[in-house]
Amino acid sequence: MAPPKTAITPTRAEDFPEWYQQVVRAADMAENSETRGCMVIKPWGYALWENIQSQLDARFKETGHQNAYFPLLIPLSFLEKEAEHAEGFATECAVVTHHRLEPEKDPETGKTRLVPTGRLTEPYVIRPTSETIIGAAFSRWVESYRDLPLLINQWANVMRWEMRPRLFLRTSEFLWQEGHTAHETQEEAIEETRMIHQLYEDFLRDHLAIPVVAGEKTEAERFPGAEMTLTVEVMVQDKKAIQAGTSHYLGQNFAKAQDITFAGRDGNEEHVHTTSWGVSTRLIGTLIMAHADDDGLVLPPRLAPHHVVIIPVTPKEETREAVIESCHALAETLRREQNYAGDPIRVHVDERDLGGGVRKWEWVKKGVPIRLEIGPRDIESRKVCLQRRIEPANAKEFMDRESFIRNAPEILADIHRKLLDRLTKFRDANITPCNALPNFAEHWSHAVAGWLLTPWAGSREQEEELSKEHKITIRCLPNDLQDGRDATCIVTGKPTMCRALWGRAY
RNA sequence: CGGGGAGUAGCUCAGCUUGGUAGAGCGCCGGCUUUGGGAGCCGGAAGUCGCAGGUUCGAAUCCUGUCUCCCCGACCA
Repeated sequence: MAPPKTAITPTRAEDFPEWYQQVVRAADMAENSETRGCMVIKPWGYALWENIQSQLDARFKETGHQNAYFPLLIPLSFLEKEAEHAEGFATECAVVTHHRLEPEKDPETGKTRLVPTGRLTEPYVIRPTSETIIGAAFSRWVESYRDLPLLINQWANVMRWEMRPRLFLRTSEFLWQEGHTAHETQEEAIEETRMIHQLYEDFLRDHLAIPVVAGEKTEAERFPGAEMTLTVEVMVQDKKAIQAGTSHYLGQNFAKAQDITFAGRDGNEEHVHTTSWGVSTRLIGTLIMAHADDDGLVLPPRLAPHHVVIIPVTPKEETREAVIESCHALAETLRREQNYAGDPIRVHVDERDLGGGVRKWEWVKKGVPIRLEIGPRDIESRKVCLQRRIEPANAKEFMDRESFIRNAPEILADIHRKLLDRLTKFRDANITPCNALPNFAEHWSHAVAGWLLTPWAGSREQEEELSKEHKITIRCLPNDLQDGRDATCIVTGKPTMCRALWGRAY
């Protein structure tokens, strides 16, 4: 049977959502579990998360944050404290109501079942986010302006009982980091929110090779309880938007609800200003939808668990040992002598006793940036057969072994640049200014539609009406796409300098 | 919560209308041949057909109940 033309069926063009699922499966990153809406993250997917985690964590530490850990279970009453927040999360909370199980024999079947007993006097909510329980700790920890700012981050799992789960993009349980900070003044808190916003933008660009549109959410799209929500929005290959990271200025809303006060410089009691911000395992879904192709995952080099996979080609038994030995020697040299983005080159030698094609395609589907095939002929000529994931799967380049060792970091850097460049061009080509309502409506009648940038002075109600009608949202009021000139708002007809970016979203 | 669909081998599914020994492909295990290309041939293991009840000599198949999952809406990092 002839092998399929692409490693993934269907292709992106044929059925994008199904393609996505197949990429996850082909790369062996995760699978659905027996627990509704929850996924099992497999080693290849988790290794990616670990790289995201350690690289982001380093940036948080550099900017003065410390990690801590708070309980998974939140007393129900805590969630009730901030009204908007309570309302925002009420419909998606899993609740713990009992604390023991009693074996009980079913009189009909004779089987023993475990029945929850021991009802809790106050139920617990499995955290959908931790503002409230961290706020409670902050109220104990903060006494004086000298205790501020308080800069805390936690790496944790959270649970939101989603109606429509999708691996990595939307699961009932997901992994994330949530930063929570408290500040003496509004200015400081807003500065923190903006700094993290910028940090997320930089991180996506420099580590995931993903360009974003950074901006502010409208009131309708804001985090429940926030005064201001900043977001980084990613356009993925079907031109939909993914909200990849948000940072919120919470004002004094939570401080007042939770009594987080301090003695100010003038001796008066004041409420702190808080922020919160997070990115999640959704980044992995974003990365797939942004970079993967019809042959599977394509990893940005900084996050790839292996930068280079060496596939020893051993057609003859008598040269087998020498080939494998030579591959390991090359791997050692690369690890010892070269760095990429501050880390030693991560090299893996795949010496499994499988056909060359089988191994090659496995690493293609897993998205490894560089594959090297090395056989007896290459050893003799001191060359490597170099294949880059961003090139077609059958593209080969023979390079001197020494010059590969010397150039490996630059090849990885080049791959990163090309990924970023490709996606930047795609994004820019699919953001269109739109100044009139009829054009606006026509645009959204297409199944696949890029984003529209419109002059905007509408109300929350007008925004929600348009959103509902076209199944779109204002992704953000972009920071950098404001031209500073007056134009006519598409719904109100009023002159406005504000530009809103609309799109369909995941 | 509304509207559709499906539960049979590890995975994807056929079989059910018309009741009569449990099937295929992929994967897995073993052997041989291959190994610069996702290989071939031969052999093998694997399922109380979601669960409970009913009809029947006999139920994956018919009937009743029940649970779960998937898809389309509403919610959403």
